[in-house]
Amino acid sequence: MKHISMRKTLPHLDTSLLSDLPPFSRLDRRQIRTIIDQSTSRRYDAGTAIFEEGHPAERFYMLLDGYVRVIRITYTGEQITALHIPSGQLLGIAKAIGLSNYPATAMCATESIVLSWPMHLWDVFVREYDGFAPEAYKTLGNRLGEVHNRVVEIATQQVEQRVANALLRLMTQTGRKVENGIEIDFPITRQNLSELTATTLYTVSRLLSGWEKQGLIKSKRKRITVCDPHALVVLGQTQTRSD
Amino acid sequence: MKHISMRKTLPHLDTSLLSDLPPFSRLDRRQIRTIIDQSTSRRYDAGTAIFEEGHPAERFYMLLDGYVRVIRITYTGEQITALHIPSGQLLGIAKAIGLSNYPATAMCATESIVLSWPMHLWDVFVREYDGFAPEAYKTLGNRLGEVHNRVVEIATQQVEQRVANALLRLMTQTGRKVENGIEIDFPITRQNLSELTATTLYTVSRLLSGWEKQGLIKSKRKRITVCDPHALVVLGQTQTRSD
DNA sequence: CCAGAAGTTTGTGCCAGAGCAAATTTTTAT
DNA sequence: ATAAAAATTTGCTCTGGCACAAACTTCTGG
Repeated sequence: MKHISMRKTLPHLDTSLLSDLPPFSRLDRRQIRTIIDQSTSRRYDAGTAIFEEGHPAERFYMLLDGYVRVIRITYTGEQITALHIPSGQLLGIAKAIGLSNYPATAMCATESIVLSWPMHLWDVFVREYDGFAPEAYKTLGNRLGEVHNRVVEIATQQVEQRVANALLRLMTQTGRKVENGIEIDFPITRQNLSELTATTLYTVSRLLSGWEKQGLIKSKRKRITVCDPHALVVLGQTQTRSD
Repeated sequence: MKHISMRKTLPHLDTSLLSDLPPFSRLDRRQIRTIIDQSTSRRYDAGTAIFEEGHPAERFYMLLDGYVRVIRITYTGEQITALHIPSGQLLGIAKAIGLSNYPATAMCATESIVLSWPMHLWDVFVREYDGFAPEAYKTLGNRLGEVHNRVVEIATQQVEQRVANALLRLMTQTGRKVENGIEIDFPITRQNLSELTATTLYTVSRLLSGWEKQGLIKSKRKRITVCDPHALVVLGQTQTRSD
């Protein structure tokens, strides 16, 4: 049975939790202590939303552990995944870009541990803490770049290539070495993969089945292991049209 | 006949040029004078690049007049338009997001007038000028949102809807009231429109021809006038699938 | 251990829209 | 005025991959 996730302040979180993360890496122990003392920590179950599109942006977050999908929901109810956020990154930093509402929903792909601070501390962090702002904006820049790439991909590549590339990206970002390859380290369904690549779960299923028969991947329910990354790279780049 | 564009400093640019633009609107005349004196002004012909993807980000820019397309070129040589920038906005602000190279190419859609500053002044501007940084980041945020929307659109909508919506957006952003409707105020080809909507020029041509027959639009070469915006709005939202 | 839920696979039909070729119109250069 | 270049239109063909249905597999909670 799922536990009800609880919100509480954990006064004895260790400063080492943050001291290695880029936005905080230039700070001394005392500063990090202050930051942690002002934070709220919380655990979220997989499948729950940390914040939702359109809601007032009251807090900003640091993902300590887990994996978050940033999604948008269309008026027809379809979800599309804009990007993935791995642990160690800030999220919900609407204030950084002058927004007062969250522009998308942050949905936990796995169970996740998150620190958060009230948004009014944002300006304090930016002002007081050396290196915080540049790192926050760098994160933002990376995301802009990533979303840009998605546009280019969706616009120019075939479904097969997009799925292959998505798989490779997930592998690189979150892969964990296992016996016969590299496993994507969180549960992902055909449906999820289709939302990520702008196609249907049927098509994804057929592609994965095919690749599994050729030995490029192994997949159980919600789990995918890439056995032959190079073959996928080739698939992801080849224009299968004319050759 | 096209003139060769020349680069020069115009020492007598009026301070009013910048004083109404958001990044500078909180500054006094003396500050703006300083900013303008440090700037280089330049005119670009339509179809020329202000800066190119991958090149070192040596300057940042303010588009005073004209219209710029931010494009990416794929390894197969296809162009895709990531977004459009209207006059009055900053561009090439790679430094703001911690990049040392431009992440995309900025291509003038019309003849354009641009001010620019060496990138090392970025930090100075951010530090010294009240309101500059927040506005710059707001711009960035808007662009992130816009690109996000493009992903959602391309992923979920039919070609017809995408083209209709693109047309409406261009109309809103740059429309100029003319006799029988609202004209998109810069030259745009079927090819451009197809790069913007992730389809082919053939399909765009067919759609526009159809709409012209129905009286929704008027188009000459490189020019499009929207006569019946409401009908386009309807087209852009309707799922033409089942009804 | 069982029942229902959640996730996956596979077959079949079908069409939106890509791709190509070619004719036509508009613009620009000389 | 004329040629060449650029942009547009239109006809035709063909296919990637979507949609729906249905069976199957794997999990989960009680």
